[in-house]
Amino acid sequence: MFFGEFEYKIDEKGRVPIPPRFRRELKEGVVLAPGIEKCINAYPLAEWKKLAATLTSSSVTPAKLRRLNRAIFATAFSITIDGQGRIALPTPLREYAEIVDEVVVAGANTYLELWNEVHWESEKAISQEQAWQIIESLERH
Amino acid sequence: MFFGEFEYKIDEKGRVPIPPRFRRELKEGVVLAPGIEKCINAYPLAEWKKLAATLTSSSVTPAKLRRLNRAIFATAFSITIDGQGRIALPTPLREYAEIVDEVVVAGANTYLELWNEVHWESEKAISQEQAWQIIESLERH
DNA sequence: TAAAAGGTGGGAGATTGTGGGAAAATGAGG
DNA sequence: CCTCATTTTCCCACAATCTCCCACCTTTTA
Repeated sequence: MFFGEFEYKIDEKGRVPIPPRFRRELKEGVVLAPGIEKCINAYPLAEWKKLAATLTSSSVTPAKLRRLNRAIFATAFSITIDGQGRIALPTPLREYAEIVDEVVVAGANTYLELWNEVHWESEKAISQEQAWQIIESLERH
Repeated sequence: MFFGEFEYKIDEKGRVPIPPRFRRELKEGVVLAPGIEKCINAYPLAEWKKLAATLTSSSVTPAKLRRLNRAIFATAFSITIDGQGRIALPTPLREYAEIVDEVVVAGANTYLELWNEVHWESEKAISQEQAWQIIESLERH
């Protein structure tokens, strides 16, 4: 389970530290994929495989399935963490999430999210606002 | 499993590097065939054989099967990767996919796709949009 | 206050992208 | 059937990049 938020610098080689408490869970491999909101999702390998299997088995037309496959596999990168507990961000994903020299690593239950620090702040504000609204509406029942 | 997207130059002899992590999977041979969306599909030999077997064993009329065979096998090329990990693109396929001097090699689970870099960008945008719609509709349950 | 742990940087060797040359194969024309 | 020109294939080379490892310094913890 992934919790909390952590801020790191990216070094000139494009490496991002993984918070130490998460390293064991990601030892077997990490899959990086673009998130719907301009960020990078980092899944433990096993978790990602489950996700991919669920998606590709959904009943859609062959043309849609090809596109789905493309979106899922072509945009994802399978990598490992180095001896220092860091991962190297592939250039396409780094550009997509607009991560330059600082990054926020945020836990999201079953996976991690990597954010440009500015985008993170605004997204967090929005998320929190909405979350409280959702909680309130739930409590009303 | 084929993952990620990689951009390469094509040299004047029409050779394309295969991303190093995929070379072992393609050591036994590669079959190139035109993709439905203006790209080239690159299958590991074994994968291709499975695909071909599936097609020819499907229950279609002999006339249709002949056409199918013609379409599939006449347009496909069986090649190998050279000592430097490159493949030479046959001219007809190269023209079909409009690949000139840059190429995007994209993973698609069981095979690779080779794209003109401009076409790839637009196709990727379409694919991702569609994928996210599907993902959101699945999450709604 | 000492020791351990974690963030950050950098060096060296290995790997890879890219170009080019020579040998082999192919095809055309005589 | 032979010869020559063109294309293809195989191999070598080099520069740039990447990966692995070591090291230092700051922060946290006992």
